[in-house]
Amino acid sequence: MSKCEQCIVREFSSLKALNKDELLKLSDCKTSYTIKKGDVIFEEGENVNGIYCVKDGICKLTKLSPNGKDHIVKLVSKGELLGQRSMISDEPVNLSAIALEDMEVCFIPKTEVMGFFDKNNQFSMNVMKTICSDLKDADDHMVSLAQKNVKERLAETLIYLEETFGKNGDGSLVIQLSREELSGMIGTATESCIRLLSDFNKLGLIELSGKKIFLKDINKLRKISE
Amino acid sequence: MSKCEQCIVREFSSLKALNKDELLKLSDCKTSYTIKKGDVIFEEGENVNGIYCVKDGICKLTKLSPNGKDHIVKLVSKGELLGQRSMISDEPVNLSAIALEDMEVCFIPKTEVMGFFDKNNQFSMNVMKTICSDLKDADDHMVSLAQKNVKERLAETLIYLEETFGKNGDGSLVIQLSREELSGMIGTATESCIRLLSDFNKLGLIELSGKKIFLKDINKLRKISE
DNA sequence: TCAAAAAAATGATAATTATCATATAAATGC
DNA sequence: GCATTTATATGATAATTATCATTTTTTTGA
Repeated sequence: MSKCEQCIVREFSSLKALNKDELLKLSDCKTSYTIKKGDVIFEEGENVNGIYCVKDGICKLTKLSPNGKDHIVKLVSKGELLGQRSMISDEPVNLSAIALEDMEVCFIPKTEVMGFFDKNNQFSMNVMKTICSDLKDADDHMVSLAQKNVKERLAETLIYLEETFGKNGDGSLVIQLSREELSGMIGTATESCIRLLSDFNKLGLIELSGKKIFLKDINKLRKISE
Repeated sequence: MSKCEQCIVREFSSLKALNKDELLKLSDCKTSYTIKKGDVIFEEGENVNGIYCVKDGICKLTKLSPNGKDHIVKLVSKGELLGQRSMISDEPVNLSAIALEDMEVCFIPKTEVMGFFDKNNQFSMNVMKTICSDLKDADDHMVSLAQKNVKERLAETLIYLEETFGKNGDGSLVIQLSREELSGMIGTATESCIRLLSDFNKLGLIELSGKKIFLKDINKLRKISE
């Protein structure tokens, strides 16, 4: 079993507040999983009874809409925790988590986390701040969805993907979403999304090459997004 | 100065976890305000340095979109707290709070709240649960905005308003929003909203009488909203 | 009480977006 | 390697929604 004390990603999450003793306890009770691309970590409505720490890889948090489409609410990558809200609210999870790439995650049982919560003020403050930040993002996102049109939202999302997850050596977006997933993120029909990508391509704002997307004129994209 | 110990709305918020001593301290440091309909309690970007407890009345939390329209992110009524997220994140507020009716609110300085936070675990847990609930609502709302059309969102919002804020003796919605505000809640042009209300009226789903809205066939509205 | 201003309602039209059909390209499994 | 499935792309068209103009109703304040 690997030791949490030596795990680097811990430094990027609320867990950074834990001391040596707490980390030893954590190592004892955690379970490590390897998740394959496309695999479901947990599903909307499930009782998760703990949190997941993402050690490597990226996953999407989705919610099924009555129209049958999956909406991507958030993307979560290395260093982040999954299932915090549900654990604190003591409710089934509200969103499904599905791996976009092969992942490594550690599961920490609820009892353990709640123990840290009671005894380590800095830890609970960290969790709280994370959730507050999620809430702010959600509110902002809500306004975008409500007030911007599809073209603006697509431009905004492309910039978000580059700024948050970065570029490969060749300049293409690190995160590769299918057109359907991208549509499920901006809230539009897949064909509309594809059409707009083509338009952006023709206008020289982006370049498409297979699954790869290159942002060529981020300033113009930014203008469009506002 | 009125005493927090005797304030009933306290029982509906996270403040219900406070003990006698803490309530006495609270009474000493709080400031009561009367807010008139339309008045701004705080504005997006401001440093608020504390939280507001809503003693009476309802306000809207809005965010200005780049297109110049105000989007209503949430409605807040008696018993709820304002500005918690901003206080915990130690950031300016993300949303503006504007009274929809005459209100009474109490301001509690940040130093005081943070003190309760450190010493009263139940209080901080309550705050955390509230924020988690807000996050869940925001995620759900996001999916609605992204995946539902305007008609569905209007039906959903009308039901939400009746279920959350109730009906008057005559059966009309307690909460009275202008058409512009309603549009700013569902994310649409004011004219579109008005047109759909007219349609619903003609179909017998609702009844319009001046500013009053009566939901006549909530089952059909529910079907439309899905 | 009444004129002026603001809000609500409606019509005409344009722009945006979704849907369905079909074609092409890429990925997958044998 | 090749057939089959899946994803991407594009066209045609319909439905939804926004915009601008105008009318009617309601509210406001002198």
